[in-house]
Amino acid sequence: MNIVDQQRCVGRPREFEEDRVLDAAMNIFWNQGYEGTSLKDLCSATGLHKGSLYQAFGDKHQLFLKSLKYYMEQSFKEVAASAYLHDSPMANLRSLLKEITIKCIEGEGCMVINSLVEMAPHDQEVKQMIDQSYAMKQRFLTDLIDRAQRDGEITIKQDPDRLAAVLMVTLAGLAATVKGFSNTDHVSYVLEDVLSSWS
Amino acid sequence: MNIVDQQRCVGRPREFEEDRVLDAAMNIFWNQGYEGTSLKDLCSATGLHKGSLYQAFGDKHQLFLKSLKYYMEQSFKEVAASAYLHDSPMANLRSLLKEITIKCIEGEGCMVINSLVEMAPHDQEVKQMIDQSYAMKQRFLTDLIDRAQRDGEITIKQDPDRLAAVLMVTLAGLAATVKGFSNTDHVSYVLEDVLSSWS
DNA sequence: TGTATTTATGACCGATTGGTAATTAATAAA
DNA sequence: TTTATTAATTACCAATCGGTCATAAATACA
Repeated sequence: MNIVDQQRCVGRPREFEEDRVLDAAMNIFWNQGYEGTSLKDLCSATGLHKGSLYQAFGDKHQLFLKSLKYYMEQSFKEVAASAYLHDSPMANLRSLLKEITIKCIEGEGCMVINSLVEMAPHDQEVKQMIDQSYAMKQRFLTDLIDRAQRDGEITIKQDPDRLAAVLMVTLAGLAATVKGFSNTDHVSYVLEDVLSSWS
Repeated sequence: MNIVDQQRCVGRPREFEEDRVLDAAMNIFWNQGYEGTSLKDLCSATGLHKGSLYQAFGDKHQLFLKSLKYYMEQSFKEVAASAYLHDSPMANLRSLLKEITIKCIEGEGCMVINSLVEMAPHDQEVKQMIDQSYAMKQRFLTDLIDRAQRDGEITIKQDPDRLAAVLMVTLAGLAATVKGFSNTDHVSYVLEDVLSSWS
């Protein structure tokens, strides 16, 4: 009856940590795509046999959805912190975009954008998940931009929502573009350049 | 021996036009991706049996490369004309970007960006093709921007090459973003907004 | 020591995958 | 009319696909 300590204690115990498996699945979906990843790939990436995979996470599509959700949570956590480092909204916006750019280059793209391009038009569930995270991120940016405008750090007269839309599209473009270039120098300044054209 | 009239005239004549087949293949690759398109899909899209498909275009990968090349040629033709409508470089730039935006929304994305995201990291041939067209397009934009700057229509002091890079990334972002939204109003102003922040 | 319950494993499934090869059909040239 | 050549069609192939199921193993509880 102990609600807090409700660990699963009946039957054979699991030999894997759920998050480790999700992380492995996420990584292989991230760089091979959904169609490009077979169950065999998933098994060798996670170390689980397909039987276990199905029992624990459902079929390939469900596993993908869970991996994508995991990616969204992790990547947002990793990056959002850099929007609270400074006092000035503009400085926070800058460091946030810088951080996103770095992560994007390191990871050779973004799983959300990959999934958007590959799946969103034909997969309602993926589309919905991306829609939600997109809206949330855009609000996040709108808020920063709005405050930067009030503080006079952004002088351009333009609806913060539209400026945020510009950033969102540029970020999507960044995630797509890095997949084609070994030398990412050109692309790493793009977000800075956009920002600097606003003041 | 007639070099000009060198039509294939030995053996059974073909019952299809090569470009019609390429167009059909292009369209299905365009909206299903490479891995997401099976030979069966290609056969029903083109109306050819796989034997004929192989004989005429090689295997799936070769057919894809030819479809991508066809897409690049056609889409560039369709759009480039709008960069020569006016006298002012800025007006030409505007109408070019407007036209690209419209086509991108109509076509629910861009086959080059789709292929970049899905294939470029693991397919050297695709990557090279995209690299080339990317460089060409960027030069095209750089030239327009450079002239607009000289004419004083773009007042921002920034290397035309870097501004062109911003546009290229934004365009890539547009192509990715439209795949997730049924209502594309928000996104259709992004390129205008970027341009307007330059003057 | 059973018994119930959950997990791990691997054999197994039909369907589909990309790809080949043999056969038939249609044409031009001899 | 025969022959060479090319295209269309289809039967066929091994391999892989996503997915299921029966069985063995590991634990808690009675």
